[in-house]
Parts: sequence; structure tokens; C-alpha cells
Amino acid sequence: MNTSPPRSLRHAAGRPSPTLEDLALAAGVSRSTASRAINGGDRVSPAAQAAVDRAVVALGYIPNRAARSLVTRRTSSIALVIPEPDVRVMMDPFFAVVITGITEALRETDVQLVLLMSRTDDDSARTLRYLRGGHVDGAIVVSHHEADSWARSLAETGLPTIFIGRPWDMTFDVTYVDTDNVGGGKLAAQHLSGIGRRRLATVAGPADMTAAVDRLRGWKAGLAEAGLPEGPVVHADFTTDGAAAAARLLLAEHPDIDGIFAASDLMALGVMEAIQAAGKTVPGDIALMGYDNHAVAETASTPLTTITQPMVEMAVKAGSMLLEEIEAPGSHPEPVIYSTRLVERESTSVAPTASAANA
Amino acid sequence: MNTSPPRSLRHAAGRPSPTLEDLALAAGVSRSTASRAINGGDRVSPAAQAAVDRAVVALGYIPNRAARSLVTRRTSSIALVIPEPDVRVMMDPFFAVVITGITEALRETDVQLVLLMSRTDDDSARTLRYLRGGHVDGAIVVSHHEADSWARSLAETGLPTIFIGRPWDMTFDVTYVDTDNVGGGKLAAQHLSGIGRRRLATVAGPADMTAAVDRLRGWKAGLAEAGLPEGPVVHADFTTDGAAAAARLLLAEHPDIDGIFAASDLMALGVMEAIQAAGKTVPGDIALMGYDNHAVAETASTPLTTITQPMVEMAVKAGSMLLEEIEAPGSHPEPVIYSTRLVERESTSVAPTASAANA
DNA sequence: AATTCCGGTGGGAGCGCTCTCACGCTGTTC
DNA sequence: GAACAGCGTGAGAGCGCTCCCACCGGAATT
Repeated sequence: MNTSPPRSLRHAAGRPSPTLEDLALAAGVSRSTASRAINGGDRVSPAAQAAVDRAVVALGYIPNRAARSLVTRRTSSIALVIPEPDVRVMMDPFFAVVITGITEALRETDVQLVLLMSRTDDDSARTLRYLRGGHVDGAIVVSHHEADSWARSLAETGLPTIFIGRPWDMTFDVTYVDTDNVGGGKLAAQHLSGIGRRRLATVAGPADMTAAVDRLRGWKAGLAEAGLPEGPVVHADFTTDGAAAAARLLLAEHPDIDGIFAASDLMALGVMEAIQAAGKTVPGDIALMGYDNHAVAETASTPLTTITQPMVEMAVKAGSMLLEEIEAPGSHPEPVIYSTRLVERESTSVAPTASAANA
Repeated sequence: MNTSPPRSLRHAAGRPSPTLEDLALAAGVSRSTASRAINGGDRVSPAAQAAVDRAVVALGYIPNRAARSLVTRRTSSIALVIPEPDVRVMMDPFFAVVITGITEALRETDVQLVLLMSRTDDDSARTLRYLRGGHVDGAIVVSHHEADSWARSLAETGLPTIFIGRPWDMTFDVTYVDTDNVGGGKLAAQHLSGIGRRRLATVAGPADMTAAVDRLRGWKAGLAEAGLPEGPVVHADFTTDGAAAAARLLLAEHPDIDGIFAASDLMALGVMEAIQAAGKTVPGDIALMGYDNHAVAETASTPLTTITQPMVEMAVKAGSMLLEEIEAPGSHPEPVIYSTRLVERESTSVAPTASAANA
């Protein structure tokens, strides 16, 4: 077992930065008082506080985080765990949004975000060791299908953890934020039935991802409410190509379909390909819906009606929930579910396709 | 001046993790020997090494990074600085690629990536303080137009730093990796002239970004080599809407243009809009090129011919260069420039538009 | 007038680690 | 056989910080 840095970093800081002792000396107080002044100023006279403040500026004092962390056993950093083996997934704007949101939540804090990506099982072990090693005060796990094992392992360490996206395994205490995928799926069913489509099908996501399962459940519920039959369901892997293949089969078996709900915009793109390849039009012959309100939904040759979800808010919430749980350990906050909203575009307009050509 | 954590984290680790002392006791050696065994095993007898190794496994020992860092003055973490005020930019897949690449470079290392985003000037100051504070061993700065001030400030701290994308201000020692934007611009000119277009124009990026300036320089050089006039140049801000507006003006003033090079794929999308709004077709009337090989280049209604660049490799290189410079301070490595490549798609095909409808 | 209280203060210990240094102990050399 | 390497080892100091505790003096209470 190798616990040492495989490649260590050798770097001596330029000139030695001033220590707390230097600061205290410059301010004419004791090290203790200087420390108190720096950490919120409890039990410090205004005079002493002012003297320390002045010295901080004069010396350009910056507390040594390692020393502080050594004694407080707090690191002022949290980890964002991305348990994805695939570079492709990292390309998903989803992550950018998540990172942005968390950073936003951390703004008024001096907490730093440490990025942990584990592509392989080997990495996973290392990452887990890192988290367990108390190098961070908490973690946010972006939950895709792999998250289950993480959830359990992390729960066992007692490290404050928030999941973004409901983890698959919920047999123990786990805090998460998520969007209302069930509601989103239902919204899709309501919209497509609302514009008069009656022979509806869906290209669902993988059956081992909670988001996909939930969207499908909502979709079915929505159809039932509208008094429509469940209709055909095919699964794909959230990729454009995968959805195109699935849709080809779907269309071949059910040539009379007049509405399709794809569980992601990227998949909707693939479905659109298949529809056009079958010589049909969107929305003329088949109304098409996506999910996510991804950038491509707007730029697609026929802009996609889709479901949008407040991802940034969700990420911000995850960040602030984590901070809360770190400050008050044991206070397991309730999961927060964000509602979704329909975004109408041409792909479900009743009028025939009017792609491009808009002054 | 507030140097204190505005909101501090209070978290006590579960049960106390074993210390080096515990480890030494368990292994039957001194703390010193245990330390040596853990750090590479110099001057440690095989017997002692084995005993320590066994104890590490038995106790689940994980060295305390804070303590180590306190004495070594190394942190085993590097910062990725994203000096972008705008969330939109964060959405750029560019960042995902950069992060992926750096992570890749750090794989066999226990170096962690700390993410530093500074949206406001206020944040910039904090970020700079953080970097200066010796919390990281080095930094990678993703250079967009703001990078100038960063470059100078960081250079002054002596912190090992690598820029991704040539910084604007090069009046001092700075190490960077970049792609050959000049070559890419030239490639665009060669391709458009090569397919017989003669009345060429370009929608360039902002004049305060090196990437934009370089692409434009290459474009002009390429036109000159082909014996063509420089042609009209308009600038836009790398956004779709901005480029659309710029292109409308361009087309109004020069209705006879038969080829346009947009300095990014997103801008090319805007240009395409403007072309279609003017009642013309791509590539029938006007051949259109983008840059970046962004995902939208492929999904656009008329897929875009574009310039691709090895971004992942570039990011990996940045990471490994930083590690090198950290290990051997003062060894300012030479800048590395990656070459670009043309990707042909329909937007410059000689045949008339065949958008969609491909079995 | 004697007591308690409490805001403000400084001294000291110690967080877990690395690193210098001095001490054996086995080989090698003259 | 005396002198010297040099390897493996352990004791000890100390990195910069926080926190506990004891202390002091003036205000509030008896």
C-alpha cells in the first residue's frame, strides 16, 4: 500500500510570509489576541482589533491554512466528486452549471472547491481514501448511475455529503437535491396530449438512472391522467446516436405514432434524425419533445420543445446545504426537489415546420 | 481587511484517525523510521519497511496532509484559475476539456485540483490572495482577455504558473501552451480559396483576445498567399447573436461575398442565420467556415466545416508542465504550440445544400 | 467595604508531521 | 588491529496556528 505522494512537489515559497507571531509583534499584542482578532474578534477590545487590522494590511498577513487546519481539524474546502469514467459526460454542460452553482454558494465563504474526478475503479479507491482522510469538510457527489456505491461508502465515513440527483440506493440516510423528474415527465405527457396528439411514444433513458426512471414514471402517469394508453417505450443511453437507433426501431414498429417524448434533448436530436430518415416531418407528422433545455434544443434545425429545470439554483442549494450540514453536523436536511417548466418551441407547434428563415 | 473565514466550518472527524505515532508503535519502529518508510523508503531496512507497510494496512493509516504541508511547505494541490466574470463562458465545453486534461495529467500524482473562479474584481483580489498565500504549489490560468493583469501579478509572486492560451501581456517571463491560431486562420483561408471562392470575408473575434487576433492574422496571411485581397473584416464578441448582427451589416455592404470565415463555430451559427435571413444559402451562395469544432458544428442544420485543435492534449501538457516547473523551480519551459487541422463538412461542400435527409 | 463577575489579555501546550543530528553497528581499508 | 566509512535508526525540535486556562482590573452585586 502506497500512501506516499507518487510524485512530490518541491516548491519553496519565495520570501517567508509573516506569521501570526510577526503580526502580533507589529500590532503590539500577544499572539493569542492577534489570533482572536483575526477570527471574528470575540473578546477583543476595539483598540486591539484596530491595531491588528492595521498590522494585517501593513504586513500583508495571510494565515497559514495548513497550520490552522492542523489544529482545528477543519480544512475549509469541500470536494466535488464526479464519479464518471467517461470524458464525454464531462462535456455535458451540466457539470459547468453545477460547478458554477456551487462556487456561487461558496462565494461569501473562504471555502475552496476541490475537484475529484474518478474515472476508473482505481481512482475511486483513491478518491474515497482522500475523502475519508479528512482532507475536506464535506462532499457533493454528482450522482449518475455509479453513485450508489459512493453513497453507501460515504455515508459510512460520516462525512457530510450532499448528492445532486437522487441516488439509486436510498436504504440509508442520504441528503440530496434533485429536480422533479416525475413532474417533468408528466408535463411532457400533458403538453403532447394537450396539442391533440393521441398516439404517443417515449424514448426513455437508461433504466438504471433515477432521472430516467422518474421521467418515465411521470410520463406514464401523465398519459393515464389524459386517458391515453401507455404507448410504446424504448430505452436509450442518453446519447444522440443511441436514441436515433432506438427511434428507428420504434418508428418501424409503430408507423402511426404522432408524438414522441425523448428524455433528453440530445436524444431528441437523434429521434429527429430518425423521423426525417423515415420521410416524416417534425412537427407536421410527429410532434417531438426533449428534456433539459440544453443549448442544442434552441439551435436544432427545428427548435425543440423541452423541459427546463433550475439547475443553477439546485447546485447553489446543494452547496449551501452542505455548508449547513458541516456547521451543524447531524442535522440531516430534508431533500429538496426543484420543479420543472415547459419551454415551447417549434417541434410541437401545431403549424407545419417552419425551420430556419425567420427575419 | 477581513482575513478570517466569513463562515467557518465546524466539523469534527468521526473517530480520531491513527497518527504516525500510532503507526510507528504498531510497526515497532520509531516515528522517524515510520515517516521515512512512508515517504519513499530511503534509508529504511526491508524489515522495517515491511513492518510499516503492514501497519499501514492494519490501521488504515492516512497521513495528515495539513501536518505534512505545515512542515514541508508544499500542499500537493494546484489551482485552476478561471478569471471569467461570466457564467456563459463557463458553459463553454472548453472548460470541461481543460479540466479533464489537467485531471489526466495529475492522475499518477496525489496532487489535487482546486478550482478558483473569480467573477468579480473583488473575487480576483481574493483569488490572488489565496494564490499568494501559498495554499497551492502552482497555478494554471485559463487565459481569456482578462489574463494580462493576472499574468503580471502571478509572475511577481514567483508561483509556478502555466497559461492556457497565450496571455496578452508578454513583457515578462511567462510560460504557456496554446494552439496555432495563426495556422488555423491560414488553414481557413486556404480551404475557402481552394474550393474556388474568391470574394472572402471574415467575422473575427474581439480584438483584445490573442486567439482572435492570431486567427485573423493567419487568415490575412493565407489570403495573401492565395493572391486574394484582404476582403472585409468585421469583429464580433464570439457569441451567436453578436456574429449575426455583424454578419447582417457585412452582407448588406458586400452583397457579392461568396465565402465567410467565422472565428468560432458559435459565431458561424449566427452568420448562417444572417445569410439565410438575406435569402441566401450555405454553401450554395456562400461557403461558411467556423472554428473550434464545437459540438454545434456537427449538429447545425448545415454542418460546419471548421478548424479543430487538440484541446485535451494541450490541457494535459499544461498540467505536466506545471508539475515539472514545480519540481524544478526556475526551469522555465518553452511555450508549446499545438497545430490545428481542418474538418470538412457540408457548409463548404461544392454541391448545393443537402441539409437533413440523409438515410 | 468586601465580594463576585466578566470582558480583555497573554502564556503555554500541542495538533501530526518532517528533518536535522547524533548514535550505534557492520563492513572496508591501511 | 586501529581508523574510517556509511547505512539504519531514534530523539528532539519546530512548522504556524488555535484553544484552554490563569490572570488582571474595573463594574456590579451583596
